[in-house]
Amino acid sequence: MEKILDLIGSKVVKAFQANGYDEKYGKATLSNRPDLCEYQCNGAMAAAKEYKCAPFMISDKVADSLKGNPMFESVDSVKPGFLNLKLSAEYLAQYLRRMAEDPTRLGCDKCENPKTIMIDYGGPNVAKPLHVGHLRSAIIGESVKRIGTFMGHTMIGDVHLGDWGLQMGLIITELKERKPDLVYFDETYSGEYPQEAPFTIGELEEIYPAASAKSKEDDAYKEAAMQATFELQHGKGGYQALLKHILDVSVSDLKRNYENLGVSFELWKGESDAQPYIPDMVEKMKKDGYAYISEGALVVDVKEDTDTKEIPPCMILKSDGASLYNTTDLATIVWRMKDYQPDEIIYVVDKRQELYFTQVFRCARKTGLVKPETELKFLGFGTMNGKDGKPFKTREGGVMRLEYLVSSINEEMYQKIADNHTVEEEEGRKTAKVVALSAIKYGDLSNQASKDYIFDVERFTSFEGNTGPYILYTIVRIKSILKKYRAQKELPQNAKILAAHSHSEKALMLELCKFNGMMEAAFQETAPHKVCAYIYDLANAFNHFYHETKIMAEQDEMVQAGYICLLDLTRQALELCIETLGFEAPERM
RNA sequence: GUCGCUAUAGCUCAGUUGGAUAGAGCGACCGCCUCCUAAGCGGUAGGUCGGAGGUUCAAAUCCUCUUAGCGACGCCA
Repeated sequence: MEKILDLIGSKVVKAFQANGYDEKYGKATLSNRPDLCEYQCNGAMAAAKEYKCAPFMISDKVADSLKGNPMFESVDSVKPGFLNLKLSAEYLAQYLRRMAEDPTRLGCDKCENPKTIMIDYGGPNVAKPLHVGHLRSAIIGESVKRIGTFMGHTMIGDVHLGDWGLQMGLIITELKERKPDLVYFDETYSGEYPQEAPFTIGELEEIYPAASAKSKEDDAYKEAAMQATFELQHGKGGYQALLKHILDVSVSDLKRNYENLGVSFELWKGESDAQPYIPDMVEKMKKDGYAYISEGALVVDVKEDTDTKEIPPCMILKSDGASLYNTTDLATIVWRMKDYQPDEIIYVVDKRQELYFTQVFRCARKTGLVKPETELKFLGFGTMNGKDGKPFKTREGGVMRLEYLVSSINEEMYQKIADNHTVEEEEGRKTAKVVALSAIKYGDLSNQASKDYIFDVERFTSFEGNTGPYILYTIVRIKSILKKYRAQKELPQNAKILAAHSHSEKALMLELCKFNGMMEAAFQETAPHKVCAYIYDLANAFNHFYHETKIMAEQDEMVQAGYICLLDLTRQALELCIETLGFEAPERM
């Protein structure tokens, strides 16, 4: 379904052409003066130069051509040369009726050329708990994925686990010290290894930091860990069995945590999955003459003539021949291209890694790891800061576990609900969880991803103004009226959205018709915050309308039925939007 | 040092890609529940858009310079 701005624009363009002006001046935009008009065109002022006449002469003529068109309620030419438009209430109602006929998409067409897009977000390390630093990647990535899916693309989310390197050797070493009798350390053992892991997630999370601390003080210990890492990576059976246990225990814990956040991944691949592809990849880079030795390390030059600064070469292997993060990321691109042939790969990563990813992308392109038309997109996000403007920490100054953050907000939310209403404990807890998630996610997503933002627990849990709970509250209000109406009577057969009866009703309708354009823009710009801004405006428009319109008390059956249809459409738009943001609305709150 | 990002109301943030009088929320103050959920609605106060030049009929938005904060800059991830 065509966007309302395009429909208006095409009429304006025709009017420009009819008067002998170039069509490029006929672009319609949303009004920035809602007190004067709903839509506007500023082209006359730009055209004045080319046609050597006063801008209002042009806008006058164009306005005359547009007058009488049933699409518009009013067309005004205003000095110096603004073209102010108001949509006819009936035309607007028709547009919304067409949206309502398409309840799953509300007139937002799927993309004509759907792509396969892989999206790399999450990036947790095994054996380490998720902390607040992982929150943004998960929330933003999930939303971008859902927006893409809604637009008709095949989105493949990959968690990209940190499951490679010294950390694994450290865990094994510490485990050996604590439980040397385990069969995994028996060099003579040749049977099957047990199914059951010899540790719990709790132990695992304690083992890693302990081992890490020891290795910093004890050189022999570090040596042992490096040796264990080497043996693991070269196929030592007992260690590989342990790695599998570490992964299993850790991944099921991670899944549980991500599930609590409404975040899921299609793929649970890790850095270790890329390792088999490294030797051939490196060999090919050497053979093709891209990789060469510089200062002992194997590198690929990635600078370009247009660079305004020095871009260091992309390092493929360290001087000791070991692989790095780069190597793993490049090899990851290899298997992604081989197994999924994505048209695009999006990386949702801390923005501080931007330079690093420019190197990786250029290297992948230069060495032919990806096709020339494959898009590699870096979606960098800023730091989540505390109220003091510094990176978010616990009161003691440590890194805060995500689980702790989420449960403390759940708890505060529950208190708030319990204070306000009398609810059953179980229902209250459930609602609290849903509302708390909206507070966390909306709080994050309503900011531009690339900027640092302040995660103010007090503000997010106060739940007033531009917050997730405000949006949910609005949806709940609508649902409540719809439920009440349906309990009293059936919607008449010929019920439909009618031309607006009031200013606030029309304002709501004007918000609704922006839906398809907004969603398209949010996808194109990978900008979930645009969805947030939209639903906030929509919720405001609804609450304003709600406040001055007594829906259940309306005497005229058809008018009332029209309101109900409009409410239902509003509800659908809000719910489709929050689904792309990754949260949902409760029935009551 | 080089390069990049950021700077908008007391605080937290928008600003439709150059348009008319720069908008929200929080906080402050004032109103609104015999009425569909007051987690709501309406109103008042609060700004030389970091600063200085420039381009343009028109600049928070584009260009140059400048100040402050943050970040990145070959063997970490």
